Amino acid sequence: MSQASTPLPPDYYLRNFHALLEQVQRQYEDLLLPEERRLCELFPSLCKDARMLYVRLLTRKGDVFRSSRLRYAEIRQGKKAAQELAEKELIAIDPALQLEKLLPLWSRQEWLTRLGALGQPTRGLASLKRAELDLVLTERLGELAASVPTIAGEPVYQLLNPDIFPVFKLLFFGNPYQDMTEFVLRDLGLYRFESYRLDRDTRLFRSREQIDAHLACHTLAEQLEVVLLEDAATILTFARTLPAQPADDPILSRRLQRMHYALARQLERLGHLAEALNLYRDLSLPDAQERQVRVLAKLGREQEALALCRERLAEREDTQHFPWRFGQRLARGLACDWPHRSAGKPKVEQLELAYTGEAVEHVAAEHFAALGDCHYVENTLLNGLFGLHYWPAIFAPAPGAFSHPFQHAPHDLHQDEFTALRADLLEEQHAAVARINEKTTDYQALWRDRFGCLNPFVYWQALNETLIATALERIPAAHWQAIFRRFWQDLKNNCSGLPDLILFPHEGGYELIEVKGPGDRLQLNQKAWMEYFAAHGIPHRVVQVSWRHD
DNA sequence: ACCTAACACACAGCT
DNA sequence: GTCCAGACTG
DNA sequence: AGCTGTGTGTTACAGTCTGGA
Ligand SMILES: [Mn+2]
Ligand SMILES: [Mn+2]
Repeated sequence: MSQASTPLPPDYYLRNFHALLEQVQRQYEDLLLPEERRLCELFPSLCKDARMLYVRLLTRKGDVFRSSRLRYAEIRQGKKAAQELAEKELIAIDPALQLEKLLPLWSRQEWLTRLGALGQPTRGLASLKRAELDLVLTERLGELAASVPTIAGEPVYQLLNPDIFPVFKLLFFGNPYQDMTEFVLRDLGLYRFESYRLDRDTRLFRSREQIDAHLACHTLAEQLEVVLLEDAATILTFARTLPAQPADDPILSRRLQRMHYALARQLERLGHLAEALNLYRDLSLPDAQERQVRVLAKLGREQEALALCRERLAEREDTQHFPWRFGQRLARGLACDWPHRSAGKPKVEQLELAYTGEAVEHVAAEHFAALGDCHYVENTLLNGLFGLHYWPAIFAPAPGAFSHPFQHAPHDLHQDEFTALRADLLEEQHAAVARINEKTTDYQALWRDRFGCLNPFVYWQALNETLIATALERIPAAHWQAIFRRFWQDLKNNCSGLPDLILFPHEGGYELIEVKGPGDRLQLNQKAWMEYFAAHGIPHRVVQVSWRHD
């Protein structure tokens, strides 16, 4: 309505569905079930009204609809369209339905009218709550044993094979999160995507089993939310029904692990430590391994907890805060030796500022503005320039990296083989960091050119040409190299925790400043960056603000 | 990748 | 009336 | 008071319309 500047054609949703359908058929025809393949073949042969009505049904909630609630201006002959869909067995008109499917289609008020029309007394029903009315209706209409058209008083349509569309969406997007709104938001100009080259030959799904496993996982994830509110026995039973983790599907495996983790964590809260521990043991998620150590300690099994800490540290000794820190405490309690770690805690400056009610970062930024140019950038400036610098590599074509036009990143960004598949390009760009200070006009142009393109690193609105220029002028190449290296070390975890402010003092140079309000403290990822800054001579400080009330 | 992830902040229990 | 959640739209 | 663990709220298109409390 309000996007008058960019109107969509009246059949926009039909075009979008055709695009999805064509790609699914082209890529996955051999993995489709008979009824799925039938839809691909049948759909294009329907008349336009029928196709539009079908897509309207698909994009609405549920599978049963009152015909009176399916009036669309762009569908000229809805009745005829429905009849064609029914002939082709894509929908059923007035099918036999369970009452609970029918009840939600009418409002409280409408049901009273319906009952009246059916010659039923309605005395006293007007004051009932919806749930109570539903009970009465179930009883009364059950006794009546009338047909669906009699009860409804108008045609009712049921979408047949409602499971097909979720399969097609999964095949098209490769995940269960994205849907047809991606098309709309893009076409309205609300989302912008990089125009990378699509790889139409590499498939995201190798087998029907894999597709079904993803769909099943999605269903289980929906059940999970409900189960988490239940008691320990229910949670445990549900955990046992989860499928085994597939060895050849890291994405599905991770999703299942996260579900196991959520269940175990809830068991822990309910006091079932041993059961939680059993679940944690089978998980390789870092969070789960941390919980394992904590639960062992809570159970009084400090020796085992300590042994686990040692194990973790032996795997990756680098920056693992938790096992070292927790292990240190355990070791002290058990009078064991524990390796010393020089990681000094960053010194924290106290700063008293007048209380204004604004966010502490803004107040602090204003304070530092007296010393130079100060910006509240958090994870936007360094990440942003990282994204600009590596933009061509991130969106470079690679086997299986891009399968549809609505991606924020290549599918394999967080997988091990990402770097190997782009080795040459990355090598080149790593080397180019040495000359990053000469790239100002390039990156300003890239910023203008690609502004708004969704991606994991560049938050376009937070940057501008001046900020890009100043950052490249003030921060030396060696520092960019160090920072970018840490991003690459762990793209998933190291892209957060960057300081709130950057100050470009009048006298030159720069400084990264993390602001902490009263009662706040450094988070682990923030602490890790501070230590890294210290180790690489990158100017930084932490200021703890206290409020001065006047 | 709103079925998440990043951040600040609130509060409890500990020393 | 009034507020809120959620379905639906482009 | 300071430390630690843990939980919470906010923020992601913008807008209309409906039903129910
Ligand atoms: Mn911050
Ligand atoms: Mn901060």
